[in-house]
Amino acid sequence: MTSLAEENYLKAIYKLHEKTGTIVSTSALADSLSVSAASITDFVKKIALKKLITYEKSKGVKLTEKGRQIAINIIRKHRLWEVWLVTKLDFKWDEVHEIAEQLEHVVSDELIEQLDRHLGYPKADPHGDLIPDAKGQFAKSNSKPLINCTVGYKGKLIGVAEHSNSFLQYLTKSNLKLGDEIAVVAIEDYDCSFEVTINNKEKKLLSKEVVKNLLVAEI
Amino acid sequence: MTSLAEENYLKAIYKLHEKTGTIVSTSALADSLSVSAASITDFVKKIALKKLITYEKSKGVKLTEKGRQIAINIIRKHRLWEVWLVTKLDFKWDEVHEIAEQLEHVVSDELIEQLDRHLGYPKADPHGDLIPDAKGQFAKSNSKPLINCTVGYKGKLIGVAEHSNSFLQYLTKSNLKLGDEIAVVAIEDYDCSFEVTINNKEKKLLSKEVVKNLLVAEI
DNA sequence: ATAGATAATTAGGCTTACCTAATTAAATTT
DNA sequence: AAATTTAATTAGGTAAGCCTAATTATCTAT
Ligand SMILES: [Mn+2]
Ligand SMILES: [Mn+2]
Ligand SMILES: [Mn+2]
Ligand SMILES: [Mn+2]
Repeated sequence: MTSLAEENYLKAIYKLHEKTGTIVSTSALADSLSVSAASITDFVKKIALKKLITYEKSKGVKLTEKGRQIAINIIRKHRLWEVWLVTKLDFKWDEVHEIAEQLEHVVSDELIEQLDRHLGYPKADPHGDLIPDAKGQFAKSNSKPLINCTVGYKGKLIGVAEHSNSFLQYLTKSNLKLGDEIAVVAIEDYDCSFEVTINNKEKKLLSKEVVKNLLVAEI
Repeated sequence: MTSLAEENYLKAIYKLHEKTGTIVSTSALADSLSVSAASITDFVKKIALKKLITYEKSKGVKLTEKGRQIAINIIRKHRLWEVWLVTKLDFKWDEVHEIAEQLEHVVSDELIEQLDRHLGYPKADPHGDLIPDAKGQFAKSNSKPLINCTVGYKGKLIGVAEHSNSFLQYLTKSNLKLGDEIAVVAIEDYDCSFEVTINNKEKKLLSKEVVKNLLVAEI
C-alpha cells in the first residue's frame, strides 16, 4: 500500500514539522532525506495526489490526517524496535537507530501488537522519546530542556533532544543516563555552562551545547 | 550490496536446487518467484555477471560459492526470526513465515548475532528446519520421511517436509507437534495409510499424503 | 526424423525513485 | 527598486525490476 520511500518521506515531513512548527520546505526535506531538491518536488507532487500531504507550490508541504497517521505509525514501530534492541538484545542506545530504520518498515499489525506486549507496553524509547499507542495517541510530556531551568532546580533526566551518536556516546562516557536526578547548582553567565550534581553525588560541569539537549522533568 | 530482489532470487535458487538436486530452470524460478520467465532470463544474466550464479543459456542456473553463502545467510536469518516469533512473541508455527520473509532482509550482522544469543542458539526453526551457523555450516540431520519407515518403527517427529498453512494447521488440529513420539502400528497396503500411536497413547490414522510430509528421527 | 508441444530468449515497454542542468520564482541586499 | 543570491521547479535522463508479445530453441511423441 505505502512504499518504503513514501514511508520515509512522510516520517521526514512529520519530524521536520515537529521541529520547526511550520510548513516543510523542499530544501529541508532534500537535506533530511539526502535527495536532490528536484526529486523532492517530483515525489511530493505524487503523494499529494494520494492525499497523504498538501502541497503548495514554492511554499512547501504539510501532512494530511491520513499522512500523519502513517507517519506516527512508522515512528511507533521505530521506537518499539529500539526498546526491543536495548532491553532484549542488549544493544547500547547509540547502536539502535540504524537497525530500527530498517525494522520500522516491516508490515504486520499483529507483529507490532505482540512486540508491544512482549516489551510490557513501554511509554518511551531508549532516548526518552514517547511511543504513540496503536491509535496514534501520544501521552503528553512535561519535559523541558535543562537550559530553561534555574539554579536550585531539581529534576530527572528523561530524554535527549539530540540523537547523534557522538552526543549519546558523550553522555555515556560522562556516566549520564535516563532516570538520573539532576540538580542545578550554578549557572555561569558568561558561557551559559551549568554546574550540576548527578543523583545527589557527582558534581559535573555541562556546557551550553549539552544542557540545551538534555530534557528533564519534575521527579 | 545485495538487493532485496537478488536475495530472493538466490534463496529461491538454493531451495529449488535443494529440492531437485539439479540445475535450476528458468520456468521453475519463474514459478517459485511469481515472475515472468522473461524477467527471470533478464535477471539471471545480471547476477551471473556478478558471479553469484553460473548461467547456461537454455539450461538453467547454479549458485556459485559466493551466491550460496548469501542464500544460506538469508535462510539462517529467516529461521532465527521464525524461532523468535514463536518462542518470544507467541505466534503459531503457521503464522510466522510471511513475517520472517520480511525480517530476513534486515541487514546487521550484530543484530543476528545478538538474536541468536537471545534465543539460546537454537538448532532448528519451528518447522524443524536446521539453522545454519554464522559460517553457513548446517548440522547434519538424520531425519527421514515417516513413509520410509516400517511397522514397528518408533521415532520422534522432528520436522515437516511441507510448510503450507493448511498442512501445519491440519497437524495442529490433529494435536501433532514436533517432539511427539510416533510408533508405526500398521500400514495399509492399499492406500499406504499409516496407523500410529502418538506418545504411546492416542491411536491415529495418517494418510499417505501426511506420512510423506512428516520427518522422524531415532529417539 | 519430423510435427507439435513446451521452454527459453529477445524485443520493446512500463513504473518507481532517483539524478543533473537549465530555468523561474522568491527573498535579500544594496 | 534593482541587483543579487538562494530556493524551487521543469526538462530530460538513468537504473532496477518488472511486463507482454514475438521468436527461437529444446524436448516428446508419433
Ligand atoms: Mn531512532
Ligand atoms: Mn529513539
Ligand atoms: Mn519460513
Ligand atoms: Mn521454517
